[in-house]
Amino acid sequence: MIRIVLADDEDLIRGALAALLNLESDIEVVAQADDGVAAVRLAQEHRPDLAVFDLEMPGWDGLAAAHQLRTAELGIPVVLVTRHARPGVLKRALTEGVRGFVPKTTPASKLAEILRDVHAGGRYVDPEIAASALTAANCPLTARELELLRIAQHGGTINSIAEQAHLATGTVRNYLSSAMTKLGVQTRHEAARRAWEEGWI
Amino acid sequence: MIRIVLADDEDLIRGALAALLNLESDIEVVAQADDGVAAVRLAQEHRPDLAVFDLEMPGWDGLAAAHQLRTAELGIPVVLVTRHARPGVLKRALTEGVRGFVPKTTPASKLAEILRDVHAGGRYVDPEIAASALTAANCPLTARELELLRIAQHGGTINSIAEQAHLATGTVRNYLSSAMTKLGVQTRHEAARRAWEEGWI
DNA sequence: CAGCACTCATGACATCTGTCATGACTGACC
DNA sequence: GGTCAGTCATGACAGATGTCATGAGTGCTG
Repeated sequence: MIRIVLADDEDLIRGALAALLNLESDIEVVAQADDGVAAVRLAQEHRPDLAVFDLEMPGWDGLAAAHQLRTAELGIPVVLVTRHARPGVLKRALTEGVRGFVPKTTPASKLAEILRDVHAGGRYVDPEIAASALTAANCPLTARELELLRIAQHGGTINSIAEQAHLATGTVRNYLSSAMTKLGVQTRHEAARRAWEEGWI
Repeated sequence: MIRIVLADDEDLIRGALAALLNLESDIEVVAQADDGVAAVRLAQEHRPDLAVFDLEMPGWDGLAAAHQLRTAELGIPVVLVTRHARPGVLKRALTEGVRGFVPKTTPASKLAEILRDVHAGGRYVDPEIAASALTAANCPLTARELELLRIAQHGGTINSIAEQAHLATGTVRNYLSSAMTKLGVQTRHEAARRAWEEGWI
C-alpha cells in the first residue's frame, strides 16, 4: 500500500485526484492539505511513502514545500503536479530532489503508474517537458534583474518598481534595459513575460 | 441516472473529475472532451442530462461551447468549472444561460450535489462569486477599448498593438489612455490586468 | 432631425522609458 | 593584489507613451 499525502489549494481538484488515486487497490491518500505549510506538517505527521504536491499553492508553493521536506530529511519522495510546464521550474525542482514532475495534461490513467515508479525508486519527468528543458536557454539574467522583472509583472510604472525595490529609478531602468537586451525584447513587460514562461521567475 | 459530458483540456484533471463523479451511484460520465469543439460535438452525439465544462480550454472556451450548445437548442444545462472566479465572466455565463458556475475551490464533496440541483432545474452560483459579481463595477470600457487591452496583455509596444489592430498608433494611444482614465490606473499594462481580473477580457 | 456615443484620426506637448556611458564599491577567485 | 562580475548610481539623450484638444463619420434613439 503506497500511502500518499496530497496537497492542492483547489478543493475540487484535490478531492478529484484523491478519488482517482483511491480507486487503486495499492494506493491510499492518507491526508490532504490545501497549502504548502499544511502539506509539510501533514507529511511530517503521517510519514507517507510519497508526497504529491500541486506546484501553485498559496504560501509555500509545491517547490518550496518539497524543499522543506528535503531539509527535514524524512526521505519522502515528492511528485509535483503542474499546470504550466515551464522548463526553469523543472530544473529547479530536480535540483531540489523532486522525483516526479507531472503536467496536468498527463493522461489520468498514467498517474498511478507514475507514482508506483517513483515509489519504487524511479523518477518521472514528462518527455515533452524534459525535451523542452534540455533545449531551453540557460537563464542569462542576474538575480537583481529577475527580481525587478518579478515586480514589473504587475504592470506598474518604473517609478513604482523603484519604490518597491528601494532603488533609484535610473538603476531600475538600467537593470530592466539590460534584461531586455539579453532577452531580445522591446518592453519590460515582454521581458517579464518571457522570464515567466521560461520558469525563471 | 444523470448522464454527463465532461470537458477539460487537462487530461489528469478531467480524468480525476470523472473518477470523482463516477463514484456517485446516480451520476455517469458518458463522454469526455479535451476542447470546446469536441465538447459540443459529444454533447450533440450523446444528448446528456448535463454538460460540465472547464472554462479555460483551447479553441472554444467553456463559455463559447455553452453558447454553441444554447444555439443548437438541445436544452442541455451547462455547468462551468473555473479556476479564476472573475465576476465579469460569471455575468457573461449567466447571460448565456449557464446553470452552474463552480470555482475549483469548491469542496469536492459538494460537486455531485450541485449537479443534482442543476439537473433538477435549479441553478448554482458560488455565494462568494455571487457577492463579488453583485458588487463588481460594471464594465465602463467600450468594445474597442477592451479589444485593444486584450492585445496589450502580451506586453508589446504601442506600435505593435496598432499593427495588430490595424489602427493608427495615435488612435491606439487615445483608446488606451481613455481606458486607463476610466480605470484609474497609470499604465496600459495595469489597465489590461484590471480588465482581466474583473473578467471583462 | 438633433443629440449622443462610439470609432478613427491628427497634432501638440510633457513625461516616461529605454539606451548608453561612466564610475564607485564589493566579494570571489586565481 | 589584480581581475572580474554583480550591484548601484548619475547623467545625457532619443524615442515611446500618455494626455488633451479637436474634428469627421456612423448609427441609434427620442
